[in-house]
Amino acid sequence: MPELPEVETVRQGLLPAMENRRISHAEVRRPDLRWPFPPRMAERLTGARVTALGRRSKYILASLDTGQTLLIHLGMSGRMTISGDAPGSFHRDHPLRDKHDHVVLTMDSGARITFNDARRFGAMDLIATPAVETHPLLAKLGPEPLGNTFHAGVLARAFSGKRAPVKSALLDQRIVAGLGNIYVCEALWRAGISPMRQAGRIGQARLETLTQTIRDVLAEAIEAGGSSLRDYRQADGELGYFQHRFAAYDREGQPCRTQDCDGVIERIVQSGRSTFHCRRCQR
DNA sequence: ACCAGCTCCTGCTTGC
DNA sequence: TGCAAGCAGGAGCTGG
Repeated sequence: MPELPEVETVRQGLLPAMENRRISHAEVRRPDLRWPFPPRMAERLTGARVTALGRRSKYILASLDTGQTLLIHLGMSGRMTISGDAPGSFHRDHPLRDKHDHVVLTMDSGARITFNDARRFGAMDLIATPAVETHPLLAKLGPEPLGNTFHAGVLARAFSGKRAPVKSALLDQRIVAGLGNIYVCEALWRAGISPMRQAGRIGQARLETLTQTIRDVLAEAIEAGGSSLRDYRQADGELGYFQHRFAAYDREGQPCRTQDCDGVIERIVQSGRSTFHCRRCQR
């Protein structure tokens, strides 16, 4: 499911169709996803103009001229795609509805934005804009990994004394926001750090390296339009391409790509999640 | 406080 | 074109 690069790619794809556009019609086709939708969501969205389309961690935030902000989370299988009579449309010739099309926003341009989520782990909420930062889903998030407030000192402080494996620590959204299973595996491989290593036992120099590999892998993935494994699509329906550049994730049994390393990528399970790593060059 | 495991849901892949 | 088990990118909750 969508991690930070996928959500950012979707946001960028939605931007021309949504920003400074008015929602002329909102259709909400079921009462809930992971949680119930906020009361009267369709009515509250209808007529609102989207003044900005932002992102925090894996959440898309649409600021509305009604003083509210629409929070969108794609969960594991959520898609936001554009269709209808608009540039960048997805399936312009196949406007048929899917049974997992849960919310459809029709913009004043004629573009339709469809939220499709087979597994329904996604979520939407409407928040008074001044209260966005204190929303329960956002309040405890750590720094944005591509922002200025993320640096090795942040990791050093957060990891200090931590006995949990660094893999688990990086998945903790309170430490750094937006990483998921794929990009944690990739960043640790690039940094040459074992996913099993206790977070509190990584030296300063290696934390500097890790900070940089996290930034690099996320930026490259955004550049490639994200990673499409199963459900993920960009807003225009295109696949992402970063999966072709995975060095660790989903490469069990394949040769490690580190220069001069003759190791093999192994799959282990940590906290119930697959981890892919090379035990020879990740220490 | 910390951490591992379970859970929500559907659908795809794998093994019989 | 059968069936059941296992697995999947998130993240809140429970209980040790």
